[in-house]
Amino acid sequence: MRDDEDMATGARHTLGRQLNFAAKAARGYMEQHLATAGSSFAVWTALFALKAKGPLIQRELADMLGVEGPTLTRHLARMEAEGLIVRRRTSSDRRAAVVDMTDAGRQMFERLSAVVSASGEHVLDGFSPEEIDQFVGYLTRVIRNVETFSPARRHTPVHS
Amino acid sequence: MRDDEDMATGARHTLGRQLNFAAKAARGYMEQHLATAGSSFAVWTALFALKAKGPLIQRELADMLGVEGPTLTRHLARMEAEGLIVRRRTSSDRRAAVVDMTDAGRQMFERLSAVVSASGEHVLDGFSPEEIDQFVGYLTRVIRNVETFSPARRHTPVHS
DNA sequence: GTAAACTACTTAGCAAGCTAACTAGTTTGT
DNA sequence: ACAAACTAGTTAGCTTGCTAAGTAGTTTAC
Repeated sequence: MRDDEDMATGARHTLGRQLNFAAKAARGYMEQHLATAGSSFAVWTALFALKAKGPLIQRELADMLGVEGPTLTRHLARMEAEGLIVRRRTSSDRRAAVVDMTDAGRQMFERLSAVVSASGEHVLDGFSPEEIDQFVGYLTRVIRNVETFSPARRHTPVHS
Repeated sequence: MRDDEDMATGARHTLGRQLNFAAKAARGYMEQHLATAGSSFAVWTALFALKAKGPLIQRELADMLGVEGPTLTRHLARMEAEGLIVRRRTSSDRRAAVVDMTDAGRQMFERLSAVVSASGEHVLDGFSPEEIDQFVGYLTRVIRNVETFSPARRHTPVHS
């Protein structure tokens, strides 16, 4: 009984640890390659999302990237200063800022795509398509589990 | 052809994204629960490693936790100030600092263990032991892939 | 035996994430 | 119609991660 508990705890701890390490390693790998092109993971993912989904307001973009508003604000401020994107207020909802790529942004996206491809993305070397699917499934289940049991992230306090 | 490439790129991107999200979610979940006990993920993992492996020098501990030296230095400084650990220089190698738990540290470890158990660790709800094994295997393969293709992290420059 | 190379830890400073609190605009309830 | 509640974005300030550079101790090569 006691042993079972310890083993279960051990397995869970190992998984948490490996999950952390794997994410850090994969992210660091990307970050390093993108740095050689004078860019960063944040810029790459933002441009990727904009390329895929077209102009977006900041809140949508933040949700897609999995970061909070203030984090995105900082990145976009820099990207705008670098001329990769523009932000404009819409007339339909004057609070919201629509983010759109510039030509320079599109060029940067192509440059970074090339870097990412050229770096080979060895992260998944040796994985079959079936394994990748299963892997994604596991990760998705973890995400859902956490969401289910977390205070469900409101942007305003739950009580008050 | 073009479609295959796009699908492969898409799958890879999805996996990277989910890996990032899952790690962030799981870590945040732990961090939140540990915060209710007035502590943090960093303290918990450090105490866990010390409990499991006994007194360690900082370099060993840093490698186990997957953080760099300076990051560990900061955490240990605070933990020492809080009386959870002690650092002493050994006579065999006077550069190295051996880190050991205090009684207060052991008490804190018990407290945090209780919090972690009580919070249920729902992260892996619905996973069979076989699935957990496979999941850990996938994560380990990703870690090894990245290590293989990265500049292999020297603590001193590779050339010169 | 000693200069060069390396290793353990610390200090300083930067990047990227977060929450709390603020401003401005929109929606809702009465 | 208008006060209350909510939402989008920003600013301020904290935490945790990193690298670069410095100090002190050890190992290696000649």
